[in-house]
Amino acid sequence: MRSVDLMIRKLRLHTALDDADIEALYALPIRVRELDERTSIARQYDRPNECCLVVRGTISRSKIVESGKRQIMSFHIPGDIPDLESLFLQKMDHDITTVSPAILAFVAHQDLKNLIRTHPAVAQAYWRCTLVDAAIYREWIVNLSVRPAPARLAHLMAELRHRMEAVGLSVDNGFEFPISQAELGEALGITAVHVNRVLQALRSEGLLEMRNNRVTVANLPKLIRYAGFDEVYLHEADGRLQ
Amino acid sequence: MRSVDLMIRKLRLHTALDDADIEALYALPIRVRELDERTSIARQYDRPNECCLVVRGTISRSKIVESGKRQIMSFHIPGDIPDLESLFLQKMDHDITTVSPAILAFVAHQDLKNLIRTHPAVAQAYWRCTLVDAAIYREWIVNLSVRPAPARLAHLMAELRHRMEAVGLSVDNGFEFPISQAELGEALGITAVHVNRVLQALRSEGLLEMRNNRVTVANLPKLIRYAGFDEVYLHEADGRLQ
DNA sequence: CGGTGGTTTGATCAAAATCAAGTGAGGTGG
DNA sequence: CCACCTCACTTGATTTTGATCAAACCACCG
Repeated sequence: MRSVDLMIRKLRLHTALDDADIEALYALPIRVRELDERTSIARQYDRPNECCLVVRGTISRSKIVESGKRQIMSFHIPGDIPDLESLFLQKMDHDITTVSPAILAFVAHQDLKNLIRTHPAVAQAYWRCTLVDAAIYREWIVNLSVRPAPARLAHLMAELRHRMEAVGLSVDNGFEFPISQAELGEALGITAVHVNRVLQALRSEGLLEMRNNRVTVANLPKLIRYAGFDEVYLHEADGRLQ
Repeated sequence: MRSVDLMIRKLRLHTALDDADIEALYALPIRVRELDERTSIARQYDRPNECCLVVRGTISRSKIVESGKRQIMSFHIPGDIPDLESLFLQKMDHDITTVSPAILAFVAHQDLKNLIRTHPAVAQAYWRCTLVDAAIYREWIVNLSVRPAPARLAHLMAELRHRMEAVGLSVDNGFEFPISQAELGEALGITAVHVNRVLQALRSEGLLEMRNNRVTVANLPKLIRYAGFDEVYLHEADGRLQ
């Protein structure tokens, strides 16, 4: 499997790409790198000149505020381009960091800009990706603000399972998610101690388990109901119909 | 002043547009409508076939969850296109509603699609707008999650003042913001009662006042410090340099 | 002049934070 | 091979922030 295959699969879920588009995507000059866990990919105030496609591993997007607290704003999984926005926003307004060891394919901004100038369908597909990312942020806002901690965690897991499934990385409603409870807390806006208690509660309610860097959803319909998860905001395949 | 002037002014802050682009923007067929306060513009699950440009008033983007609570995810002011994402995401995943009485200019999706196909610079400018919106969502996530209620409110006001200023709608660090304390609570993830107490605290600390649908920032540098506000995420003018 | 919606104040309650002190597993060096 | 270190996880006790409940208060409006 080539590095860009997962991305193409994801793009084709919603946007029609012809052979020339696909060829151009395969022809992109990429530089593949392996990174350790907790390694910075881009830092706030950087001015990157390349984007990275996640081939393997989990990536987080986070910001550190005045009090020293860190907030994780999104997770990115294989097939995602976490820093696609840097193509048009010069200066990073947050950090992008590996959560687990990861394999990334870097593409120069200039090559991407050439690609989207000559292949409007690809441009539209990428634009749409950034719009879905934005929809995920909106749901993240809702999740942090209106749901109590257990439903909040449940919702995050329901979303991740769904996105993993879409790129074929979930089997039997389980998926790899190598993250510490402290980091989960930074994503959910709760302390590591509270994450621990919430995880126990969800496990004892038969919703999900987290062990050995793996999430296992015990009862998916129940989890979805408990979390108030509605997949509409992921906009899977709703672009096909245009 | 024409309806689209504020939008063009905003686009030109960051993207170079030539005369043909500007002409094409002015040539867009628009339908201007006035709406009362608290009127729905688009609802979750709708499939809109037009976008709206805010000419006057304040617009909110919100979602209602299973518990019945409503979360406001963004505010939009004149010059913004709050539902630009509907151009590529078929189905609305949230509601768009007027906060105050508003004047809106509606543009058909088809006309916008023609425009961006023939004018790539405009396409890029709009794409960039959606990326800045996403950056604002990210900061909103941080704000809701890591800051205590008073700093949270202060941060929202610091951001709004900044955005109002950019379109010339702020004088002497004050601006029109016709919103109830209950709605402010829905934006900040706190109750209306708590909003009231926090507003009193900020006023007595000499940071800002809210009266008669108007926010007056008493001490801007102090407010910015108190809120931990860093304008980098608004990406004003950082696209000019490309 | 009474109704209504928004604001204000006070009293009590609950979710999650904080503080503190464990346990347990993996990794390193003597 | 074992002692020790470190880091993640776990558990319990206490505190805090903001929620909830309840009752005025006030201004505008029909």
